Amino acid sequence: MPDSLRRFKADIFQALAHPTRIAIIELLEDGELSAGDLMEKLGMEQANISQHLAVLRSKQLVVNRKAGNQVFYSVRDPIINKVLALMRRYFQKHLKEALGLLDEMDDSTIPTGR
Amino acid sequence: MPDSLRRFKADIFQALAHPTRIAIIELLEDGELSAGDLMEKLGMEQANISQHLAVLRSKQLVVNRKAGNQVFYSVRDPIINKVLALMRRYFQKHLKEALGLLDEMDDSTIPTGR
DNA sequence: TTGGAATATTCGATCCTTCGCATATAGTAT
DNA sequence: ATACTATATGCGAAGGATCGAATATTCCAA
Repeated sequence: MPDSLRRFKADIFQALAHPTRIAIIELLEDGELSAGDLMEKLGMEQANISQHLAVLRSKQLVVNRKAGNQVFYSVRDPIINKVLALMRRYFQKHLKEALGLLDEMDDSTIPTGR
Repeated sequence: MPDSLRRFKADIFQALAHPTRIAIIELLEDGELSAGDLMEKLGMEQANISQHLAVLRSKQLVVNRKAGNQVFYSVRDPIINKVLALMRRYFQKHLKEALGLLDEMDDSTIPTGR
């Protein structure tokens, strides 16, 4: 396989390699949301969300639709959702080891007993 | 979903977000290979391969088995292969746009007509 | 136990990413 | 035109990733 294809894949993984961008994709799984909706649901700086959306746009993982004042985003291809679904399975399967990899877990997570 | 889980996923995507590491995972799809095998097949510096393997190990995407002098690597969970298989489908589906995203393509790639 | 082969680690230079802040653009309404 | 809301972009600082060169470790063989 040519290196250019690997770079293409690596770029897409790179685009997914940030917690905020994963959150965005997951929020968009149920349908489109405006940039403002995402900002509100994620509770982050407006510029920050917009920058992350720019990353996702630049790799064409999301598409946007302008409606008046607002810009609505949605995931371009459900394959990306499938990838995230696989990651969820992967996480469940390796929960114990995953816990070891994480620095901290918050309250909503299954307790480890330690 | 707690942020820690998103960080976990993001870390795994980050581990996959490099052409050399994608190449390693793909080479390992057919079975285990030694670090030296990978080095030879990829034609890269020994230290470089070893560093990339360290990244994959640290996220537990690969496991290793020592046999005398050598260390044999394999993909820990076939889910990761499924993820890469999905990415192949994604690439095929969006080949035209993907071409636009790539800076350059090498000879072995399907010609674009331009 | 000395040497050689296979692999891993450390170091430092360079580049890439991320963030907040400030500013710019675009659309809508008055 | 002016003002207001929604979104995007430019900038610079701080931290993270990547590479080659050098060095360390581990295992086996003589």
